[in-house]
Parts: sequence; structure tokens; C-alpha cells
Amino acid sequence: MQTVRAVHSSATEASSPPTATARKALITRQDIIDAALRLIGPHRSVSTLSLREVTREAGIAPNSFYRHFHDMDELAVALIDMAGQSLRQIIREARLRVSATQEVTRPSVAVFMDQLASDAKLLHVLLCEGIVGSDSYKQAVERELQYFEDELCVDLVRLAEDRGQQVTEPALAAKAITRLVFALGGTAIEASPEQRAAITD
Amino acid sequence: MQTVRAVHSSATEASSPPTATARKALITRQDIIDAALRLIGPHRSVSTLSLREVTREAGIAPNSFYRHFHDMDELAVALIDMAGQSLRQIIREARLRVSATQEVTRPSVAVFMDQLASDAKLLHVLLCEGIVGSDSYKQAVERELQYFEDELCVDLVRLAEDRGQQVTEPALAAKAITRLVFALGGTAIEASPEQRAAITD
DNA sequence: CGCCTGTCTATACAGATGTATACTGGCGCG
DNA sequence: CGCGCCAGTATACATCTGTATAGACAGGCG
Repeated sequence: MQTVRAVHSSATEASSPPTATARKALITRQDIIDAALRLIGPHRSVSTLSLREVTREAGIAPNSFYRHFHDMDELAVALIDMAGQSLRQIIREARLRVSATQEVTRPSVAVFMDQLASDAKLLHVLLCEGIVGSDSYKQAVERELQYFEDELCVDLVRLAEDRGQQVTEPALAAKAITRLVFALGGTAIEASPEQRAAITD
Repeated sequence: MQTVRAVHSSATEASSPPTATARKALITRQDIIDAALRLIGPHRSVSTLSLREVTREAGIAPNSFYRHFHDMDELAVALIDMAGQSLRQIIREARLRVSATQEVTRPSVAVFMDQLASDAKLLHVLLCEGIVGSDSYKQAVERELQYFEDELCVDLVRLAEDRGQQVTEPALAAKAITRLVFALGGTAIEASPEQRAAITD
């Protein structure tokens, strides 16, 4: 009697045509992911979420989870991938501003801070699971950070060419900047971005 | 029958005289702390340890835990404090080398790296519970980082005076260096210390 | 000596968790 | 039309968790 009756939030899934194996899917992977994102916060990391907790939040029976994910680990990796995608999207926006203002670090940081307010959850995921979380988690986080790093590296080289400067070790610099920004992004962020910009220079 | 009989590792507790309230203590807080440290690793953070797990590792009954700590949170805070003490000790050693070599960042980083191999667990504690872990954990971590930061700040000022330079914002710089070193200490550390030294300069 | 005090253990219980098994009901295809 | 398929559910079970209660041992003090 204590189980909450599922309300089946209408999930507009349009990715799979109705011809293939999947006949219909009332609840989607995205619904479960959303529920998980709703649960994680400053005090909860993905690793500490329980399967039943997520399904409870999603309004489905515990076993329905297995129709969409084999493991909780699979959910976690999906969350990490999603966080990485989102952050890379943010960086692409930042790149546009860079093209306009001829300055690379400050707009990046500014945009990063903007989105950090809204996508704090996603950043939190990458931060936590990069430290805690077992093997596959860290692997996934490392992969996303690598993507991030690669794009930043390209940016650095391109900017240097525009300025006629030479970059000493773009790959290393990109790695350093990525790790630094992520690390500092997790802690309390106050009036330090301008200093960070100076450091990254 | 499945319970392992306690072996009562001789804990040389000398802090409390046998006259006061505590008649005798065969197992000490330190024993429990050691057990917890034995359990945490790259895949386990303090927050994910269960009371029974710790007592099992310590070879005592679950309820005996309450004789030494009121909560698991109390254990966690004790661990964090201990980690902070240890790291500050490390920094004091580093300070001695600094006095000899007149260089501040590189020896610090070097010593930090040395001890990081042995005290990886303690650093891990500070890193994890600074991100995950609820309120009191973060508060404790923040306190330890503050100590660390203060000492580094003093060092920076002193070094600058020795060199006849002026430090622009020692407090801010110390904060940045602390956070940076901690953050990078957690991730994979390869051939980047020299670059980090350059950045901190 | 007997008793009391404090440390530690054994047992027990309610709640939560992951997962296995069996079911229900709507949909497309024969 | 009827049948099989598949998403989703309900129930069940073994396990683990934190904690409450009660008992067993040892040492200090009357």
C-alpha cells in the first residue's frame, strides 16, 4: 500500500520509429536520467544513489529500471556522458564569443560560470565520479575530460596563430587548464575568476 | 558463529589516567580510525562506509562503536582532522627545505608528491569529503584547508620579504595554490609537477 | 568479600536494498 | 479474430544496515 502509483509522465520519445523491435516505450531512459539528476545535489553523488531511489523518483517500479539500464553503473556512465556533452556544448558557445572578442580565457571562464549555475548538477557529476566511483566511472569521466581538453587545445593553437604567437606546449597547457578549471569550479566560487584568468594566462 | 572473535590489538592508550571515568579501554578510537583508513581506498570514500563495515574490520561488535563515536559523522570528522594534521606536518617539513634552498614552490610540490604516495588515503579523504559529504564534512574539510592555506600564506610573505619582492595578494594566492595543488593531487599525477611549479609562479 | 561501574558482546528487530519470479494489459502481425 | 510479444507491475526473498535491549566479564571501592 505504500507504493506510489505510477503516473507515467508523458515522455515524448521520437528517436525510435515504431517499426523496430521496441513496440512502445511509455517511460524512457531520459525519464530515468532526469529522475537521477533530480536526486543528485551538493550532498548526493551518483555513486550513492540506490536503484530503488531512482525508480521511486521516476515513479516506476524498481524492476522497470532493468528494461532501460542493465546496471546502476550504466546509468552513471550515461549521466557522465551527458554531462560531458553538455559542457562541450557550453565550450562551443564560448568559442563563438572568443572569435568575436579576440580573447580566449576570460570569455570562456565567464560562460563557464554562467552555465555553472544552471548545469551545476552535471559538473558535480563529473567532479564526484572522477574522484569517487569505481573504474568505469573514472574511465568515463576521463574520456569526457579528454574531449574537453582536445577542443581547448585546438582553441589555444588557433588563438595563438591569430595573434602570431607560438604556443609552447598546447596539449599540456590544455590539460592543465581543464583540470584547474574543473577543480576550482567545484569549490566555492566567489570573486576569484579574474585571478583564475590571470593564472591561466 | 560467523562473527570473528575480537583479538584486541593492544592499543597503547596513554591519554587518560586510570582514575577518571574511563576505567579501561581495550580498544581505542585510534583502532577504529585505523580500521576505517584500511577500508577507504580509491573506490571507497568515507561517506560510503557503513558502521558495521568499520566494526567488522576493527574486529569488534557493531554496538561497541557507540562507546567511542556517537555517529559515523563523528568518525568522518575525526578522519578529516587527522588528514589535515598530517598534511600540515608535511608542509612544515617542506618549509624546512625551503629555508635551505630559498625556493618555495618546487620543494613544496616535491615533498607533497613524496608524502602523497604514503598518505594517499588521507589526501583522498580531504578530496572526497570536500565534494561529497554533507555539511559537517565539508565544513571540517574547509577548516583544514584554511589551516593549510594560512601557513602557506605566511610562507609566501616571508619568502617575498627575503627576496625583497612584494606580494600582491598573498591570501588570495595562497588560496589559489592550495585549491590547485589539492585538485591536481587527486587526479593522475605524471610529469606535470614542473609545469605546476611554473603555473604557481 | 560483595557490589557497582563501565566495556564489550550477543541477539533481535524494523527498514531498505538488489534482484528473481510470476502476473497483467495493450499492440501488431498472422 | 486470436496469439504472441513486450513494457510495466506486484510480490517475494535474502542480505545488509542502524540501533535497542539485555547479558557477560573485569576491576576498583565499600
